[in-house]
Amino acid sequence: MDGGWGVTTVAEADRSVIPFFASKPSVISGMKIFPVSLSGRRERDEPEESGRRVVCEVDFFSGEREIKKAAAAARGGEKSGVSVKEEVLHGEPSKSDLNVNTRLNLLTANAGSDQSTVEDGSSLDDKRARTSQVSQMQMELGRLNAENQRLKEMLSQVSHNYQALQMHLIAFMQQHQQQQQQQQPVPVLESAVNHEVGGRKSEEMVSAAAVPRQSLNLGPGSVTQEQPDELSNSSSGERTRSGSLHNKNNLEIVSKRPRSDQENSRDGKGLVDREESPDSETHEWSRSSKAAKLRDNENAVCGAKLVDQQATEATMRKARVSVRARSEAPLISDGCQWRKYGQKMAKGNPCPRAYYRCTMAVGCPVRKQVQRCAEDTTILITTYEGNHNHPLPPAAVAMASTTSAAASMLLSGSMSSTDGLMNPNLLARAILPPCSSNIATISASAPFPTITLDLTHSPNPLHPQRQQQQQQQPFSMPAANNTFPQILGQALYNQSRFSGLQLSQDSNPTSKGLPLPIPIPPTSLAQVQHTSFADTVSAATAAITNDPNFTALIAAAISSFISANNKQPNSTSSNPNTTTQQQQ
DNA sequence: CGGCTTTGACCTGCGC
DNA sequence: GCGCAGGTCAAAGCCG
Repeated sequence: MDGGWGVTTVAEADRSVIPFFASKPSVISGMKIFPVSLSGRRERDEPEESGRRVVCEVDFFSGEREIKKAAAAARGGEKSGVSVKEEVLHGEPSKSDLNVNTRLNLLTANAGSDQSTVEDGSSLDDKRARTSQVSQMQMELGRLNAENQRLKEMLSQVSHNYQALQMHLIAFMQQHQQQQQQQQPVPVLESAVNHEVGGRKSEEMVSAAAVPRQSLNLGPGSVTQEQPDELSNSSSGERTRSGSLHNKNNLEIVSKRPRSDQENSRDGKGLVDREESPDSETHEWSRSSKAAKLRDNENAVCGAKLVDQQATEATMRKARVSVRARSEAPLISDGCQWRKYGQKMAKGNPCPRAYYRCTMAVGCPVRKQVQRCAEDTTILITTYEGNHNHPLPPAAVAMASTTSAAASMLLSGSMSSTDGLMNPNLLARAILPPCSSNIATISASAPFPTITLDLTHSPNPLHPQRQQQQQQQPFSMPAANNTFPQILGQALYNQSRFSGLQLSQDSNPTSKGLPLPIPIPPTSLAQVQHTSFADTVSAATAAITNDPNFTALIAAAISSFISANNKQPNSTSSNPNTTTQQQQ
């Protein structure tokens, strides 16, 4: 006959830990430890046995030491900071009821901290050992349940915030588009340019300014000016290339731009190409530079916004997504049309590096580099840079989404870190859980931040969990504010178009309330899944960038970041299982 | 003949 | 200032 003693910890600080003791009563040394509510009452499994019951109200975080105190208090009538209640139940107390201290210490011993305090007879050792294991398992289970509950609450809140953010984002983008359409400063820009370059032929300006643009960007140094004579005296003066004089004017404007953009408009041909393509980035640079000079005279506030936007896009342009995959083919079939424009021998690699430019639209800024790995020539390293400014065929959406979303992951984190709001290490940890470190890596080193997706180690690219872990996208709302609309805009756009590849989206309760993904037609799916390697890329891309449970992904990233920052002593949120739980 | 590739030259940034 | 490496251009050649 077991006694009626109920020895219970009461989690006053955190009710979520209640499941630790809210399970079935634990039988320890012939007595039961059963759950008690916050008030100190047992919630269920009230034993029918009669006798005295001692309820020790111990703060959850006090640990076993406080339980010992409670035991001592129960024995000696002391309180010692631990509330001990003693209730007299009906019936005769059993043998085990007589030694509260023993039982409490036994609980402590079962926790593995103090075996020497166990005072019961040796005949109960085996039973104690088994009970100890059960107790530990219950403790672990309870801890996990508590963590899960806490994460669910956090996830719910983050989901709500995300939906609000998404609405703001959509509204912002719509407003932004309207502003772009309304603020096409064609005459003003043209006049400003003519004034700037001193009678420069304006036909290109007209064609440039007359075409609607998606965004108006300003070069970081667009307002800076260099002396034309200095440029004229440069080595380029000896060049015989057509348009060199023309180019000097352009250089005058864009000379302080990032190198990657300067290169695009170094010579006349490049300039003409850009200006023939209203959506081209350099074209935007050129016009933006003119607008920047106009800004100084007209609207500083608007100019500041433009500068931010420009910086965002410039950074976006620099961000790179590298894909490593085994392929015997010289190129991976990513669905886009590419034109090779150069080839170089890279240092330290016997294989040449080829440079390709997207030719699906005139002036598309997307470029890629293809090079075989020096260590393993069967591995093809394809590095993408930039975002497409044109509609993509279904087969190309995959990789485009990869570059866009991965770059957004990268940039949102890097932007945050530059503001001191996110530690790069935390970023890497949040984006890439330890279990996925062999799939994706981030290189924030100069010159360009690069995220590398290694598809060579993934025998089953459709494994959902592993890939979803790559999608964790931490971002700091204030810091990523400037970057987020543009980057996430395209990412969401691509997501909505590509989300049909998601294999399972019903398992996540957090997806409720999200906009329904737009499934792509089966024919498109067939195209995406055309070749074996395209399968790999598409599957990886689908998992990496286009999860309909985007909310959960962002939530996971945020929670990871928060948990990493909180650094709670007993916190288990940094456990990789956290992500798994949230993504389930 | 148009589009694409090849390839040498050029430009720029960076380190010394 | 110089050299190196990365990136780009464009003329020339190739191909369907």
